[in-house]
Amino acid sequence: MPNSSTLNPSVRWDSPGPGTLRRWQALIPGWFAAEARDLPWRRPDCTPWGVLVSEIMLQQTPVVRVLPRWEDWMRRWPAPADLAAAPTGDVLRAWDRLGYPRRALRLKEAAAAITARHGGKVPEDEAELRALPGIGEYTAAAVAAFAHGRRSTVLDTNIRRVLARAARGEAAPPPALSRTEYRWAAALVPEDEAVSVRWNAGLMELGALVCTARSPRCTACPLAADCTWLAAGRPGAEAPTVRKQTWHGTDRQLRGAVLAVLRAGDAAVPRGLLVSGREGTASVPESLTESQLEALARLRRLNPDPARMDRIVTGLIGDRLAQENPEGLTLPD
DNA sequence: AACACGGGGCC
DNA sequence: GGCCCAGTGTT
Repeated sequence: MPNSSTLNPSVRWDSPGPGTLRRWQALIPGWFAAEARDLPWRRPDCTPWGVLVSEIMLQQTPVVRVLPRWEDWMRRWPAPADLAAAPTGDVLRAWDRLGYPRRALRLKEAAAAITARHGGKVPEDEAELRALPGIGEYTAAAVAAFAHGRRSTVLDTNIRRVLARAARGEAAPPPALSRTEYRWAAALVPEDEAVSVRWNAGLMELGALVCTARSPRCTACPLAADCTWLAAGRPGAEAPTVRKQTWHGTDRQLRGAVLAVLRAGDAAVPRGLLVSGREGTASVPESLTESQLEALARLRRLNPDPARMDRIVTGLIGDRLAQENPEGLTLPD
């Protein structure tokens, strides 16, 4: 059964009363200080660059999968200038299977911009952060808070869910973040800067560890006594079924398979493959090995529609290759 | 506002 | 097999 926010788009944006809010503003930061996971990007010696890298990697990606990639990444490219100077092929390989590899390409672009425009230092200002490739509203707020200790309104899927439940009694926030929801959440952030950072971090951690989407552990929640959703009997705990993008048989699935082949290359050779989406292209400085060509040929045989395979491969190994390598790339049949 | 974009793990 | 995960950029 769909929850009420699905049935009725007009959500009540009631704020908790002053007393309740004041209590939460003490409970959440306190809970974070006591219960937070010891993650490397939260250590005091972590640089703003390290925090930025973690935020990009954590977009749509669980912490456990990010941890090893982050460690390798920071060892290899400890400062923005290091990544900016790295070959794109190395960058994509180090990204490994984190998913959404365009994030890696944008992170390299952001590193270049930080090096060129900001003297190699990660900006503190949200608008300046927001201007970097791959950094949107969430990441700008998160870096301002967690890298620089600034007060900001961090709104990710975790925080939106915790606030929706505790303050409004909804099982889940509306599908899209509106300006109304943003302003509503911004009004809850504690005024004190240091407290605000732990407020943001604490709500996020609460959503990740306790107030989870699937099976919330309300008995472990510091807000249990005040939670509107829990008091109402956790209505809508059964997740409403939303329409999902199909996967099997789509171009996207095939693109993933081709990308896996491209990632597998080890020998660095002169010029470039191109990885492209509808947003444009970026070069990957390496060429194909024999085994990669064989793997692509295998994919081509498995795929009943050769034209589709061509479209995918041409999308990934695109036009710019023709400029850089006039002979182009010939795939075996 | 709706889509496209990876990949893996969980129920 | 569908959902979820520290979202962003394009249409």
